Amino acid sequence: MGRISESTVRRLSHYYRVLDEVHAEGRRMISSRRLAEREGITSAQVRKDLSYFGSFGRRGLGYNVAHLREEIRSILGLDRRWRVALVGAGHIGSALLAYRGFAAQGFDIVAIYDRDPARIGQKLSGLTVLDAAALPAAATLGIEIGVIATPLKAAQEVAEALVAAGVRGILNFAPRKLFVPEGVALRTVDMTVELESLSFALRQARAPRRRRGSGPAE
Amino acid sequence: MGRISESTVRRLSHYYRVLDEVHAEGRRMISSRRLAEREGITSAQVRKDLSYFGSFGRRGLGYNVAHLREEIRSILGLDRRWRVALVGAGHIGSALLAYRGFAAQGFDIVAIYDRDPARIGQKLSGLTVLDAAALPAAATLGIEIGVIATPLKAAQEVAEALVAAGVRGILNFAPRKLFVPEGVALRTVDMTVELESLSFALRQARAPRRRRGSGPAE
DNA sequence: TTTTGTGAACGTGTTCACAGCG
DNA sequence: CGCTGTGAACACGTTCACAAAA
Repeated sequence: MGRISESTVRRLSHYYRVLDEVHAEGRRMISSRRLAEREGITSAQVRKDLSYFGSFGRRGLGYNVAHLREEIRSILGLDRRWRVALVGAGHIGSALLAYRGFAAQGFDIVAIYDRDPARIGQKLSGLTVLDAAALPAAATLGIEIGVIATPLKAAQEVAEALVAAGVRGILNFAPRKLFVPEGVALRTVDMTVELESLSFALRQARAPRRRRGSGPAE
Repeated sequence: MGRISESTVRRLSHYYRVLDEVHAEGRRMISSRRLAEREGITSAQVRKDLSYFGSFGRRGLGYNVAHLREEIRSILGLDRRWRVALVGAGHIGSALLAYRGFAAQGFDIVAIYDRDPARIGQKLSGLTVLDAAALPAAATLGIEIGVIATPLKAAQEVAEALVAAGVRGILNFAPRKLFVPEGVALRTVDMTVELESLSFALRQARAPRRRRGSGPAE
């Protein structure tokens, strides 16, 4: 399969969610146009995205909802379960642990780590918080994905420990660019960037035109 | 000012963070190459991004750290404070409320809403949880940004209530595409999409080649 | 010599538009 | 006729490469 763009993969997730809903509504078929409308994109985009993986539709009819849903499920690797370790038992870590949606999509949090002695040994959502120093032993747990919900300063170090423990994918919530070896997939969720991007957009809306700020350096 | 791409704005946030660090380290000047290295991108990208807003550097010398930091701060609209309302006092909502980073960047959460009677009236991080039915009154609070941390089903409805209350920017944590009127900025943080994108990447890594799944429709 | 600022070249993702099939 | 699948056209973001300035 050729190189698939990150945007295509993200849209696939969205299609999957829409198909879930449409399936629950009892509809049997759906056209690329309808699917596109629910996502606010063009129908050509939907067809192009799907075409990278095969021909799932019937000309004149559209796509079979249940079938396409299963195809995307398999493409996204959701037809199996993934073993996830969470590092950081603070506010965000606890919130992620309590969020039922992960398990529902096939992501099982099987271990949680923290460095704070006050947190180690505590029970959170049925899991005992382990000492982050024990991260190397995560290899024996068969962890495939690591979630980093630590403070900024610890993030890079934790990423390296996770990689050393054999993790092949990392979801990072710390507001910093992490460096990981090639072959390890990294996704970052940075709420600060999102807020600042909003603030930029709002500022533009109020004061639309402005040009060449120039000004002194040094 | 011409249309600025979303990616440029996001990188600006990253530059800002790097400049903070470099500033704290006491360095006076920084070159586009150094700035780029810290973010894992090319120096041309840094210079191009900055050039959309002005000429902040000195040839042969680089950029004055403190000055560039202030310029970006102003570009991103971080030279003022923003009034934020949080809707949803569940796990994610509470975690966001407790996160000190928002206030540090100029985003003040001044109200929190929920629909659950068990939560209304509770104190969370010094704020009393208000009834979501009172959202229209948020207009009198001068709220500019709304953060949606509700369950999936309520998200679109809440978005509309926020817009009606005069909010011009929305940060959405619900895993769904929201529809908002033109002129309202929307950013979505969808952890499910990130995880599924990871799962796709890992699946690819194991079983690289595969082609044309074809198969029956209907 | 170092490093910026930027037009031009390049590459990649999106949209168009239509042939092909049901 | 309706709708998919896809090459071609297009738009847009990134990288190159170099003139200009310190």
